[in-house]
Formats: sequence, structure tokens, C-alpha cells
Amino acid sequence: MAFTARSQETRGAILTAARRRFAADGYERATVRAIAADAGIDPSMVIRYYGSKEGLFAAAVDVDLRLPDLRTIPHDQVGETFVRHFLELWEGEGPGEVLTVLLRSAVTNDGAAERVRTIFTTQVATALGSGEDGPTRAALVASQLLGAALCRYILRLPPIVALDIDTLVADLAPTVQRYIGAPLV
Amino acid sequence: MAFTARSQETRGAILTAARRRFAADGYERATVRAIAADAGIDPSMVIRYYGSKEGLFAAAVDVDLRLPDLRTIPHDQVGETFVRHFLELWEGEGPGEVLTVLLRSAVTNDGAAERVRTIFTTQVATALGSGEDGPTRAALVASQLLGAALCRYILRLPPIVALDIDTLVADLAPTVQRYIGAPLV
DNA sequence: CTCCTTTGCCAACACTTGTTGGCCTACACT
DNA sequence: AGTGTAGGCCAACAAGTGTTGGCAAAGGAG
Repeated sequence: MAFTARSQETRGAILTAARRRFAADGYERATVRAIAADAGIDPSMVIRYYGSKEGLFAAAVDVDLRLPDLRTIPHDQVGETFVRHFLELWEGEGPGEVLTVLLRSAVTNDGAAERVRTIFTTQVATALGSGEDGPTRAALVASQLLGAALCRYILRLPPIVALDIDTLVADLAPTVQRYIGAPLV
Repeated sequence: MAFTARSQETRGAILTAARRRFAADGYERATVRAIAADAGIDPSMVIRYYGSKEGLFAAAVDVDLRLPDLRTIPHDQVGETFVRHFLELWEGEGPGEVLTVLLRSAVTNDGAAERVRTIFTTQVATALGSGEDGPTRAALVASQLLGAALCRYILRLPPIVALDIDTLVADLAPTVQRYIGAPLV
């Protein structure tokens, strides 16, 4: 049961293959057999190392948004900073894959949805400070950012895909800035 | 192959059951057998009437957003009108279920995603007029509205769920208003 | 070198999936 | 009333799923 150095290589290969498959197909359609094939290994090894398909999934979606400390940023640039950070995460090879896995699965799998809610509470909401309507503001921000990610990376809505990152950031930043700063009704 | 009046009842029962199952579980996890059981008939009937699971799905997600004609509305209220109309669709029993089906499935099933893109082009984009960056504006609107629906009805993010419709409309309306009207970068 | 743990594969299990063909039953039209 | 057509169910299929047990080989520890 102990981990030897030799096995870590295979474990890693399984994990990367799993992330790619989960990201491409979602939880249900990604099969253990396909993941194992991608990793160049027998399906039974996947179970041996991660217990079950769900265990593998849990290991595959260990995400850290690495949100910046917003107190070190000029108030009127918080929106832009936040949007850019988020979009660049999605554009990145590794993090983007994990985020895709998470969003794709959260929509049909309640365990994954719970994980998203947790990430929201522990990472997004806390990063945006804790005023009285802090959680509401954070959720509004999340609605815009998740919506943008959904349209660009999942649904691939042409007009959103066509925009380059800088333009998209410039378009979304005022919205986020308002959710964070402006008075709510 | 002809439709008799007698069969319409069963066809309807299948369709309602299908919408409920697809909405609750998404395309992959909703099984023909479960849908048939809900409708109180044999699984083979589903195939007889709709050809295949995918044919049934196509029949289940026939959606008309019934977007209002924005030219009949004061310019400064377009955002609010649009947001309210959209959210009330989601809150409604029938349309909300279809929209849930569509979004849930579009995230993992590319056929459904294609359908969302079509609906976007034929209904949302055209409703928002056809200026030079009309599609871009429409897509930005879609990103916010879909994001809000995602957070409220699918992921059930507590702070968003807690808001009543009027408050949520008031919070989102300025964003949509800006995407429609304000100059883009 | 010897032994024992770990790695890995093969084959198979038990189950669920969408889908098909065959067989009764009941309705409707002449 | 007789007859043909459509509605409906049963049983079964082929394919694919996650998962398990057993057995060959390889590696390190004594």
C-alpha cells in the first residue's frame, strides 16, 4: 500500500489523462478504460491506485484559484485585475483543464457542484472581503465570470470566442467593478 | 407511421417525463428506461415514437424564448425588460424545465451546445438588432444571463438563490443595459 | 543469491445501456 | 360483424460500463 518512487510516474500519467478526458467529455462519458488507454496502462491499475472512478475524479479536480490579494491593488482597478486573473487561469494549459473538468461536471454531478460551492465560499467570497453583502457581491461576480467562461470555453459561442483576451477583459471589467464597489439595491 | 389521436396522449406523457428526467439528470444519466417508467409505458415505445434517445432529446428541447420586441420599449428600460423576461422564463414551470434541460446537456453534449448556439443566433442576436458589433453585444448579454441562470438554477449558489427576482433583476439590469447600449472598446 | 513486496496485465464478472423483433390486444372502418 | 392496423408489452440482444481476482515479472532488502 505504500507509495514507491516508481509508481509515482504512473500515478501522474493517470491523473493527467484523467483531467484531459474529464475535461473533454465530462464525468459520465469519460470512461476508466479510455483514461487508462491514454495513460498507456491497464484499467485495473486506475482502480488500484485511486479506489474508484469517483476517487479518481476527486483527485483530478484539486484546484487552487490563486486569487490575488485585492488590498494591494488600486480600488478602481480591482475589477480589471480580477477578470484578467480569472480568464488567464482558463486560458492556461493546466488550470484551464481543471476548471473545465469542474464546470463540466458540476452541471450534472451534484458532488462536483458542491465542490464548486465550496471553492466559491472559501476562495472567491473571502478574497472579496466580508462586508454585509459581501457574499452577494461575490456571487454576482461569479455569475458574470462563470457565464463568460461558459460561453467562451464550453459552449464556444462564436462572438465571445472571437474576442481577444484584452478586449474581453475591457468589456467585462466595468461589470465586475460595479458588483464589487457600487451600492446594491 | 400515421399519428392517431389515441397515441398523442402517450407521446405527450413520454415528452413530459423526458423533459423532467433530462432536466434532473442531464442527457447522459437520463436513461430511456427511467423515462419510460415515469411515463408508465414500455421503453420500446419511446424508441418507436421518437426513433432514438437522441430523437427524443431533440423533441424535448424545442424552445421558444418569446423575446419581446425591444423597439416598443423605452431605451433606458431595455436592460431591465430583457433580464426580467429571461429570469421569469427560468422561474416558470414549463419553460424553466426546457431551459434546464438545454443548459445541463449543452455542457457535455455537443449536439445540445450546437442547439444553444443556434438559439442564440436566431433569437437573442436578432432580437438585439444588427449593428456592426450586434453579435458581440448579444454574446456579452448572453454571458451574463446564462451565468446568472447557471449560478441560480443549476449550481444553486446560496447568495444568488437567496435573492428575490426583483432584486436580482435590479442588480443585473445595468450590466445588460451597458452591454446593449454603451460603446464597446 | 534469495525472498517478498509491488507493479502490471489478462480475463472475467455483474450490471446497465440503447435498441430490436415478435407476439398479443383493442380500436376503427367498411 | 369481420378485418386490418396501430398500440403496447415481453424478452432478448450486442455493446459497453466499473470493478475484481489471480497470476507473471521486476525490483529492492536481507
